[in-house]
Amino acid sequence: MAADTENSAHRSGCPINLTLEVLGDKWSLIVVRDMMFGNRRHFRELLSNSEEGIASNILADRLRRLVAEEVISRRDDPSHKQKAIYSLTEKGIALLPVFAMIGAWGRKWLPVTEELSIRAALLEEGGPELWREFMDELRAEHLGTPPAHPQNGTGVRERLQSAYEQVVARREKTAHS
Amino acid sequence: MAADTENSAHRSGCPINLTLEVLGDKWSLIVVRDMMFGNRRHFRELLSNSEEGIASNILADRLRRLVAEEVISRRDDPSHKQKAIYSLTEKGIALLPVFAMIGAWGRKWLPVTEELSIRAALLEEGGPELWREFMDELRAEHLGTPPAHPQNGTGVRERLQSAYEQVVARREKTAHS
DNA sequence: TGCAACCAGTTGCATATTGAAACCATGATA
DNA sequence: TATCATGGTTTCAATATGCAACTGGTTGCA
Repeated sequence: MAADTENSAHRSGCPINLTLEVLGDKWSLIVVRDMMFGNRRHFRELLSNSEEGIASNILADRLRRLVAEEVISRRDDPSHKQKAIYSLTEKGIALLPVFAMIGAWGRKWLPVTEELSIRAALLEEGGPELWREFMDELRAEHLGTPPAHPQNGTGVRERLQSAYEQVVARREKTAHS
Repeated sequence: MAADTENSAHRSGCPINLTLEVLGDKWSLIVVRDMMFGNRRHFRELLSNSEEGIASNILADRLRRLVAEEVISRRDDPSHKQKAIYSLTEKGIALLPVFAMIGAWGRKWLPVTEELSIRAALLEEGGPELWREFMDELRAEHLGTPPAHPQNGTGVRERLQSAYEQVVARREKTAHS
């Protein structure tokens, strides 16, 4: 019989299935999303600033699993003895196109709010070129890799963020109760 | 306060989050995958021919949910009184690029088997053009839409399937215990 | 007509996961 | 010295999953 090259038992060797075994739950991708697009790197940031309100035990569990799967990594913050810094690995950064596609699908087919889907819209519009730029930026931030293609103006995340803030500002302005 | 335009309570209006609320579990995408790439249209086909071995109660629950979310639809088989036919909706067919990206990620970063990842490889190689062709084919099969761009030779699924079978055949041939 | 196989699920039950809230030990800060 | 921020853990009820047996019916065939 052909022995699995991995130690653990998988349901099948299908890439879709294996991805679901790693990320197929309601929270794992939320955590990665917040690290990637919200630049949350500490436990408390991920816990408190989350739109969806993850519970601390679930967050701790997901961080542990994602570290075990090497989608993210954990290291101590040298400036603060019990502060931990979570970073995306290359494997985690490689999820960006997946987020772009999921975001595009959700934006088209589900009842999204405008302010929370503007990032997905820009990411879809920008296409693979923008994704590469953002991934490069993420490598610099999370892996300490010097950017391969030097960035000209502001970073991608910053642009996404300010687009979000513009929508919020416009919405607040036109909202008269 | 701004009232949600939808009836149910969502964790947030973020497209990533909403997609996870619909598809964020270990089985939903497996079911859609088997309908899309394996052309399984009946309960028993999905139950028995699955690589991963889904349980019948879980399958029934997921089919119910996916129908409720309008990712798939259900109708009676006119040729057989208690046979049900499940079809992808346009919303379901629109998941193809998501599968392509997830498949590409899984293939690159997880311990996939060659025969079960050949489809993902071809789908990645073919790019958006091939995806469109396949989606067109799926529309014809699942929605009864006449193909917008007439297909020349064999269908995409058929090509993916025969590539899979070639890998299996080669593997069996070279396998001497 | 009768019978076996097929069909889409349901039911019951043990176990695993989730979610909410309180709690904790340590280290930094005033 | 007191207070607060830190990354979590603990507890317990509610929910979801997984497994196997079962149901009520239909169909094809002898």
